[in-house]
Amino acid sequence: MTKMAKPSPSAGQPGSSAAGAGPDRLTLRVIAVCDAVGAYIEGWGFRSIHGRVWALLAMRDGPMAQAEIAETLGVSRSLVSLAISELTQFGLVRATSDARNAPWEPTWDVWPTITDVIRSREWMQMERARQALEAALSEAQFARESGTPSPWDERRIRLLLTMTEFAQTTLRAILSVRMPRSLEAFGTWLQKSSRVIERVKSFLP
Amino acid sequence: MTKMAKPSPSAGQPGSSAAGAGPDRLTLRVIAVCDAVGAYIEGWGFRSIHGRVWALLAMRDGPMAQAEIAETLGVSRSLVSLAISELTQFGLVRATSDARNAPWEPTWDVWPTITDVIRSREWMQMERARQALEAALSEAQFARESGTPSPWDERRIRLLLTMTEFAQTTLRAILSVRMPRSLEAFGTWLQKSSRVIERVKSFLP
DNA sequence: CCTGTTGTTCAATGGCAATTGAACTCGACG
DNA sequence: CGTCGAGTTCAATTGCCATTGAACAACAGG
Repeated sequence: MTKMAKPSPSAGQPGSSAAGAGPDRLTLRVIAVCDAVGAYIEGWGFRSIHGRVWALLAMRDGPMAQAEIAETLGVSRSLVSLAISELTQFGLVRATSDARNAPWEPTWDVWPTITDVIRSREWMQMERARQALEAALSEAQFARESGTPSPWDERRIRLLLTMTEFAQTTLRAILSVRMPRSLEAFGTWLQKSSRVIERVKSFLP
Repeated sequence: MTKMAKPSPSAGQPGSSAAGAGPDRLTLRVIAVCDAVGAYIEGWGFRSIHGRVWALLAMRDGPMAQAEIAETLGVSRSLVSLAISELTQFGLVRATSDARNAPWEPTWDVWPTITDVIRSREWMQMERARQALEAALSEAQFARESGTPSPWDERRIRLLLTMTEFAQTTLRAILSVRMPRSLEAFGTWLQKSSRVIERVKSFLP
């Protein structure tokens, strides 16, 4: 492991990791934050490295070079390169037009990205489940009409379908929240949801 | 792979997978639903097998035995045993008191479990990030007061802390929603959120 | 034209978590 | 007692995914 902190090329800033010594106290705290953020955004469609890189850039007073990011986080440059290209695609990181050195800086408007991720990840999964449920439901109806006994309960399948549609309605309401304004979508959502909830409750034993 | 559908012990129900032949059309649709549900609940603190088992039990007209679950889903009995014991701990599956044969049935009241998972998983991660940010912030304040130059920006760390606290407030509001009643929590949440959003917006360039 | 710096690509690897097979426990029933 | 069905446990395996190292491309400055 050749991870010995070689002096950062951008002059000898006393705060950053200097020649022979390890990182100072503040930098250690910053790295701890990166780890926490990285651990958090796992399971939201990102990987730990995405959160660590973004958090590091977010706390920096200016743009950074990939080599310095890799050195600070203690990972390889290739991983940082991959992470940054993906973060750029997500719109969470961009390169400053000027500055050949150290061009990378974070984007602060993260809400559109979050909604995009939820849309592509959660919504599509829900939609797949809904379609599977509809197919199973019509098949169950056919089995009932043709008198074929079956261990599967058509009413329960329909209940799952109702629950899925309710979840989709909720998710659509959340996605419709453009950060500052919000009230109307939640109003209609609350109306719809109360109706559906009553329906589900009346179905249960 | 000895996965040949041996006749299920619970009599020859024409709907289920019978002696030599594979599963019928409806059962195939049901399995497709299980796969969709399993794929969906990955990334919510569960594993795919949890969703598949629960969905299968949810669509069944009555309790099932572990061996039959394993056979229908095409997995090993040990995996089903582990999944069911975990689902029982979560409160998503229970054994009927009677019936030595085929005792397993699903729980339909899933909302408490969902909130529990969110609480233990999301909240603790957020809290860890918040504490790390507070530590970094006080260290940055100390560095500023002692005149030590640093590449880290105290204002940005404070912004991240504010965003985290906002997310925690939002999550707390969602967790406070006991399924049927909901309005008040969302009201106070909307008030708080609008204030915090204004603060964040005024900070940004 | 050469050199150093910066970022990209890709095959190889390493570690972890899901899954399995087989041995084991437990209880019922004859 | 002995056997059978049902469920549990655990060591072993497998497959996958993050991560790495090294080679490669692009480009600015001297």
